[in-house]
Amino acid sequence: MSGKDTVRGKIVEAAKKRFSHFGYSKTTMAEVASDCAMSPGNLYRFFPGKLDIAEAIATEDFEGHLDSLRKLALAPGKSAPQRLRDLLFEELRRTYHKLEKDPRAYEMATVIAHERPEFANWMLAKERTILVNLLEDAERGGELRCADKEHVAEMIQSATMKFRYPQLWSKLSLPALERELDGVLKLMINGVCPNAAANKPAAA
Amino acid sequence: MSGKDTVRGKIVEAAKKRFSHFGYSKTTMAEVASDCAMSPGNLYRFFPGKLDIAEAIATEDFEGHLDSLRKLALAPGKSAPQRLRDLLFEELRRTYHKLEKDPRAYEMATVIAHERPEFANWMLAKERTILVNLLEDAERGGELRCADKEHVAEMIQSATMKFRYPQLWSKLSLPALERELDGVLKLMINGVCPNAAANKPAAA
DNA sequence: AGATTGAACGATTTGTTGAATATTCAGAAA
DNA sequence: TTTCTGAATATTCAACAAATCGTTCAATCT
Repeated sequence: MSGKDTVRGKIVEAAKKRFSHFGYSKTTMAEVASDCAMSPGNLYRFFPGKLDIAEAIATEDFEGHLDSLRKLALAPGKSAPQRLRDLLFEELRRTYHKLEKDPRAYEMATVIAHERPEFANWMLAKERTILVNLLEDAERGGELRCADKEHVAEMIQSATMKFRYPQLWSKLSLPALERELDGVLKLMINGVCPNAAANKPAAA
Repeated sequence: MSGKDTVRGKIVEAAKKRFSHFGYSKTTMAEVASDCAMSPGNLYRFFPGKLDIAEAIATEDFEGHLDSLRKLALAPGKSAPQRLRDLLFEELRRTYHKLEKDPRAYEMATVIAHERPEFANWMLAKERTILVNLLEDAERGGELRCADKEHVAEMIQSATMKFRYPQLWSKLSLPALERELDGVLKLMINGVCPNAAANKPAAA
């Protein structure tokens, strides 16, 4: 936690409770302020606006998520493909469960994504550095070798984009999504056909 | 064309003109009916509702698109990866240009996608059979060999999902999108690293 | 001074009403 | 009978008013 004893931290905690109980749009700045025993106006000494409080909450939450991704990315005793798999599965499960059993959090994510598109890019970029770390580690271990890891990481994110956007999940269950992600991963790791021997156009 | 001389065809033609001139929501059933010199009520003998007229137009249009995809998928004198690339690029360009210079058609696509989710699935399935054809042809030509082509086609679609949904394109230009699609394709065709020699877990 | 307040302001949302429009159907026309 | 009509009905939309809420800031407190 960034600091529950600071004023800013108190505000974030109060807002977190309200947002997860009643939803983002149904909680007012006045309510959050009163929970902190202060006036609405005073909130603005700590945050530019309501959305920024939500962003702070989301950032804190995402930071924790990043921690578990980092652990998975560098877990000892596992092959690089396996770690990549674990990482992307964790990502999928997190998104799925947020949608399933925490519609409030999902509302917040939606509002932020809509109002602050750069936030989604920031998250992708953060996650990408973890992917790059994984690729670098895999290269050190002799598991693979590729020139531009930043680029490869970006392409992995691009190819798995579907699993980050519940709107694209047309009613699919989590197991179904996992099977699909598994298939995409196999495609990425092995290429279209593991047994293919024929023409490989030079990688640009 | 399904038949410009049939009554149904006349309705589709009239609606197409209206929809592309003024947009789907701004054209009324009464107008379409009057263009066909008939009463509003009579439209319902040929279509269950307004949306179904839009769907008929979209279907007709998509059928044409499928034709050009089929040509690209089986174009002689080109490698399978090249044909796959051509096909997916064509798909991307079509979507992009619809968004760019044909906001009316884009409105229709949005309404249909929202109101008739199964239509999008139908389009994906149609396109998938073309991908399967391409894979089968590639196998005949000895370019690749894989067990479940239907499955591989599904995974290709999954990995390129981003390029079908403009909402995910955060302001990217067409060339930028093309570069990205190119990267994803290379990943799928060659695997994460073309030079990788190490562990390949058995494909399930 | 710096921190805090709470009333005032403007933007957004909500509720409501009337008009516009999709859809239906009893009957007319063929 | 089959095809079509057009007025009747149900739904959706747009515009306006009222209320709510995010945000600001001059005044107050410490």
